[in-house]
Amino acid sequence: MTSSERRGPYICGIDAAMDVVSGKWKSLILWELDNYGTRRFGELKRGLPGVSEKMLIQHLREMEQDGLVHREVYREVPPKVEYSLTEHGRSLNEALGPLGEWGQRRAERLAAEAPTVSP
Amino acid sequence: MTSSERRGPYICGIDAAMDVVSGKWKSLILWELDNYGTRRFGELKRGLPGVSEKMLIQHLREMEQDGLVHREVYREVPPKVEYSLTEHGRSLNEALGPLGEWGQRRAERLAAEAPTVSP
DNA sequence: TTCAATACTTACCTTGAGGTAAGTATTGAA
DNA sequence: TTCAATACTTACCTCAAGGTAAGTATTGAA
Repeated sequence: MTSSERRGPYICGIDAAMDVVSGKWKSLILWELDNYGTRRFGELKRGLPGVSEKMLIQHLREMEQDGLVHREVYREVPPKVEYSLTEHGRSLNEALGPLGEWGQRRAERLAAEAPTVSP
Repeated sequence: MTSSERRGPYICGIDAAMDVVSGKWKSLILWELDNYGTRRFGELKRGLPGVSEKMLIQHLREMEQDGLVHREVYREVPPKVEYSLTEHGRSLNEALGPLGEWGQRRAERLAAEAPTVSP
């Protein structure tokens, strides 16, 4: 497995949480799954413009391993796999709430301060 | 400047917050400054075992630029520089609270599940 | 037998975050 | 004049995260 050794000894709670949420697309995957409840691989891919299949599957696998995401395979043709959040995934998303609000306020502040880029 | 182009257009609040907090030592710097109120460069360095001077100063500069950290220079010999959190830095730290608690719970859960590594 | 549709998988490459270690700047004291 | 003490600064290197693009697996329908 490429995405190996994690769950290291953590120096604080933030550290432990970051270990699980750091990764370019993870917080967005979390949001998509929380928002839609259940999403297929292809739906997630379309919902995250710019993500590569490699990174999407890699992040999903890590999140599954970390107990955040549930993976349900339907033995059909064509193949169908549904992803959803576990209880841990949902609680993580909740814990990210205040951070998201802070970021929202920051973005608004930046937009207000923004010097108009006039050529 | 090496640590350039940030403040990109964000796709959500988490994204905006992560832009500011991602960096190996940033959440720890945040914690140290929140905990002590004011810290000198050398004190921070000693408080973050393993950090390199290059990364410490780079992170501090970025956080100053992002309005999280205040830098106060005392024209003395030997030189003395004190770092502290701004209001934004303090509110970010608050917003990180729930995430830290989540991580704490996760760490406890992992410790409970941990298979004893017996040689 | 070939194709369609979906979900991966693999090999290879690029980029940037972060580390290492040595050097610079400042100036009062000895 | 040299040194001590602190806060950087710079050049160079390593490694892993992430991107690209092509290939594989599955199986019912035509």
